[in-house]
Amino acid sequence: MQALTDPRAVRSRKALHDAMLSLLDQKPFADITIRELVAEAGIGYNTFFRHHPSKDALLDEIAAEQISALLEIAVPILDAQDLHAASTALFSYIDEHRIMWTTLITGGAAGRIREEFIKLVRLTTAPRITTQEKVPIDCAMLLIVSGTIELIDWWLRSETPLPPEQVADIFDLVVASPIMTANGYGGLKRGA
Amino acid sequence: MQALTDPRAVRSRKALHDAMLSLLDQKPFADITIRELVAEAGIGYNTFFRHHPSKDALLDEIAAEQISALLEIAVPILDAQDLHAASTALFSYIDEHRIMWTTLITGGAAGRIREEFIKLVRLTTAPRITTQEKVPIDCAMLLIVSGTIELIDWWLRSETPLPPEQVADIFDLVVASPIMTANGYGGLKRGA
DNA sequence: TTACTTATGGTGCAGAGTATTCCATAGCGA
DNA sequence: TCGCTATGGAATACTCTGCACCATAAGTAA
Repeated sequence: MQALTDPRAVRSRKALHDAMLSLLDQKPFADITIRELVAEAGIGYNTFFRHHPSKDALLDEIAAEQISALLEIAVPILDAQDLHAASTALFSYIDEHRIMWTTLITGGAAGRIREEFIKLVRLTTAPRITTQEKVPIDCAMLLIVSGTIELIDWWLRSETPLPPEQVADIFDLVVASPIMTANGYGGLKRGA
Repeated sequence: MQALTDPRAVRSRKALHDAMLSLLDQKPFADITIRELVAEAGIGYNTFFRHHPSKDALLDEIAAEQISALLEIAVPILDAQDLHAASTALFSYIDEHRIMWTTLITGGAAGRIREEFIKLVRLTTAPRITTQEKVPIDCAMLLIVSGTIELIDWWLRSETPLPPEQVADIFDLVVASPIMTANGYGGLKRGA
């Protein structure tokens, strides 16, 4: 791999990220070709492969970046034992970057997002979870992640979107709380 | 399209279905080519296109078939207002056809399954739903379907799978009941 | 059985896309 | 300034899709 500090490399990588997000806004991921990407980014065809082994790898990188930013917002608040504040912060953050998340999720990248989400959740939150009751921990994690993405997807697609607080309410009510209380996290403060 | 009663056509279509399931057992859907399909099915390359416009269309057909069979089991029981019996029947049915569902869902076809699932759920159950409370009906449907598939996926992947009744318990507890009770379906008999 | 209909198999072909190579060039850092 | 390296451009080999044409064999109705 090349030096990630070289301004030329940084420029190329950023151009590719922007181009991918721009094209995702126009067509689904599967229909985007590498030639289109490099044309949109204004870089050479070969240069793409010098940075990413495949089209999927580029998307994975973008997805991981964004999910990481999302979790950096939500996890610390969740650690403070306030589920409702954490979920409200999460949906507010997405609302602030609505266009980016819409193109990313509805553009056919939901599957990748989900994979990266699970990977990061497993790294950041799994170690601090010890109890285990009715629902196996792996299962619980998968259900929460997929429920979260599904809810975000629906929210971003809806014509007259609910305010973030209200989506956070739904999230707490039917996604997070059922799983967390089933596994003995009933002590969390929950939103009304 | 050709006559669906002609024994030759029936034979070709069945061969393609079997070939797809067989190949899904060996590699993810994205890596399967039409040439591999026709080779596995023992039919000519052109014959594929005489039956299906694309590789995806074939998978959609298979997915719709299987989901339809699944719903024919679960929906009547759900109509009888017994959620736990319905979900137990659903997971038992999948358990009886474990190999097929494993190859279908873990073979990278989960997305298609999900789409067909939503389509069929919308057709079969949506018309009979009238009430609407905390969670919008579209949102509730998406959450239940994706939760169901996610749970099935986890269950099929797990090394020491729980018995169907136990998965049905988890399903009732953290997927179905939270959404149904939130929307005023509290009157349903629920499993202990 | 005979004759008609139709699904099939084989081949070839055009087009698109991927992934790699080679080489000259321009940008970057010391 | 000078060496290093990312880049652009072209050429190439390869795979896959989707459709053409045509002879053949399977199926159907008389």
